[in-house]
Amino acid sequence: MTIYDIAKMAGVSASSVSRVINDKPGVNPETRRKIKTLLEDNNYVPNEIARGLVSRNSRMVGVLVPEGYSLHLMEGAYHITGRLSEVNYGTIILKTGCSEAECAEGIRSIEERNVDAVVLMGSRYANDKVARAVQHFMPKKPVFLLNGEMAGANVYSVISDECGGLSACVKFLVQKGRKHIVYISDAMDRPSSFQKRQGFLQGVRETGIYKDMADTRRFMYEGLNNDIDSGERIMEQALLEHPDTDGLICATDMLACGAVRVLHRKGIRIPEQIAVIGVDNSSFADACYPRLTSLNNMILESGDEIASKLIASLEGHEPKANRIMLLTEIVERETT
Amino acid sequence: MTIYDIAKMAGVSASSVSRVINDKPGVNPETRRKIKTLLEDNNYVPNEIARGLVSRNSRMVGVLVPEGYSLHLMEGAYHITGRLSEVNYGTIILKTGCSEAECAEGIRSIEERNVDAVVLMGSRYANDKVARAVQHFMPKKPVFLLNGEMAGANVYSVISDECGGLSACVKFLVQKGRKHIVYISDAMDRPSSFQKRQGFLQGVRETGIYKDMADTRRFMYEGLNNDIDSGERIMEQALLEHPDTDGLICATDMLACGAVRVLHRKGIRIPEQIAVIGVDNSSFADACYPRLTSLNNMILESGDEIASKLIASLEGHEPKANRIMLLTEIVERETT
DNA sequence: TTGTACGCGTTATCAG
DNA sequence: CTGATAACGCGTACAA
Repeated sequence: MTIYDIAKMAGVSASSVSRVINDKPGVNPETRRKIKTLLEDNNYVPNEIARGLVSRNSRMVGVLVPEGYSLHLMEGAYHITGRLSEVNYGTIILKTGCSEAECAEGIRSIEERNVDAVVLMGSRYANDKVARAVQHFMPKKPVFLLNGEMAGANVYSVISDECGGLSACVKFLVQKGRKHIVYISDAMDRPSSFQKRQGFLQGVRETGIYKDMADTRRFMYEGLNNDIDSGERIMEQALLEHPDTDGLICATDMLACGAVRVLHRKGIRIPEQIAVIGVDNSSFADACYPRLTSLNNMILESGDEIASKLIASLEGHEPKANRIMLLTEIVERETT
Repeated sequence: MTIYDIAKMAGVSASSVSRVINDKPGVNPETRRKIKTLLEDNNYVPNEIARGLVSRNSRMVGVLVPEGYSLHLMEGAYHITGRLSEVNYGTIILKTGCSEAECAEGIRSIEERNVDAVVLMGSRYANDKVARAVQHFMPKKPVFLLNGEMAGANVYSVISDECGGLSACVKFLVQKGRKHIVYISDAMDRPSSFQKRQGFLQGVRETGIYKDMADTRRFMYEGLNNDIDSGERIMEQALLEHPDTDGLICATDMLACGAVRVLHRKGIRIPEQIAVIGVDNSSFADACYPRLTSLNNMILESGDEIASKLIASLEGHEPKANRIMLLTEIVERETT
């Protein structure tokens, strides 16, 4: 059902139908009414695609999400989708592989869809290959990067101070009198993980709980996956090597859930014997027993910030700043 | 950068460029090479939108997800997105309101995007208004409904036997010697919730643990939201009214997480004093302490089934059956 | 107030 | 092997 079909039925030209559809003036009220009912009766739906071809904008935003179990990130994407839906923008979600090449390919791939703007979910996209792909394939299109930094005049980054946050976590535990703090990192293949690690190191340095880097290293563990099982396995290992652990910082809430489980099993009281902090402030922090104290790294808030900037940008108001940093904060619950 | 630009640079016609782009025969190898490098050098990306205009298909699938905190559903959508990405199909996610009218409006809205097929995530879409919208706006387009049934020759439903599953949960607990089983329902505004409720009633009837409907009703509670807090509040209430409760079935894992928290607080041993079963078999079942026994209602598997059928359908193989039911199963962990 | 003609970027058809 | 032309569905000058 096209405007031509309707036009034929109404005995008018397609232009008139177009005018009616878009509420433009210059149509006889009588004709307008006639066309309108015809439109209704035939369940006519305009083809936004064809529209976009002529108006040169598609009312679509591309959102790239890396594959793998990063439910929290997906929650953020979902949130952005909601905001865009409100202003009648569609969201094309593209799940990309995790390698730099696959991420870059995602840029090319989404460009095919002629989207008006692009959102990159997560620090995984913050690398040179992706930056080059952006400059190649969409040098003028607004690109928003969540939780990472990227060069480019058209790239807007919203990052969260995870480094400072992790450092604050260490200080927080030290203030509570903890002396033997273990850090369980998530898989180190993203800038975000690196930032968190740096933050932990900084916190250790500033509080002076360990005497040197070599000493500190002994208290740092790395998970392969960011899931509960992984947290469990590492905690077992950590307790074996450091029976006197009295503080624990996990790079994700999921890892913390696993770690907490081990503590329960061993009859270790939380937080009396070991205090625990996670990162993400996700639903898992709430599902954990006891409720998990967690560093809010502002993923959802960043998404919201991006959505706002995105919508403004789509309406012609270019963001003034290319980089925004959201400060993190510790949300204290029952494990500290 | 269009094929015309490239054509001009190569000193050929757009047709030849098109042939090269689509790997079609009938181009002089020499010319082909020349065009190919030109394409590369200029970072040419074909406009899938314009392509779709002529080929009358957009290589896009619309996925409707209801707003509200249904993380598990979103996980399913994410999964489908991944499957579609593999075969180079884009996914347009549209978050719709929860009312029937808003759901139906979603159908119209997604049709504007000219998608090749539509997926409706969740039983919320299984209502007459949506069914009518489908028949109005996309009577010939393949529509897949997850966890619900809908009339229409072009509608394919993948439902899970939640009714049978809930009934099985009751029997499962009764077999373990439980006599006072409480049921905490999620918000009753979806067919799925109704199914689960029916299943509980059926289980009660078949095991004969309660003498009549009025008696049974006393053990049934309803949550306003499907979150942890809600589970907590209801459990408090239930324990007050039924101190002798020895079995608990929660309509979602989230509710169960909240309920379990209350049991911990009151020093009630799980599963010795009260056995607990959730529904969804989600990450929250794993995050719960103790690990939550949960009815796998096959949301993820349904999504996978839909993805397969969808891809096949897009390639011209229409599904043979309009309705498929996936049987649910209890995944036993530590709370029973 | 209405209709004609053209362009958006691409593919397909057909003639050369 | 190559190129001109029409068509996809719509919006928009411009002409009537």
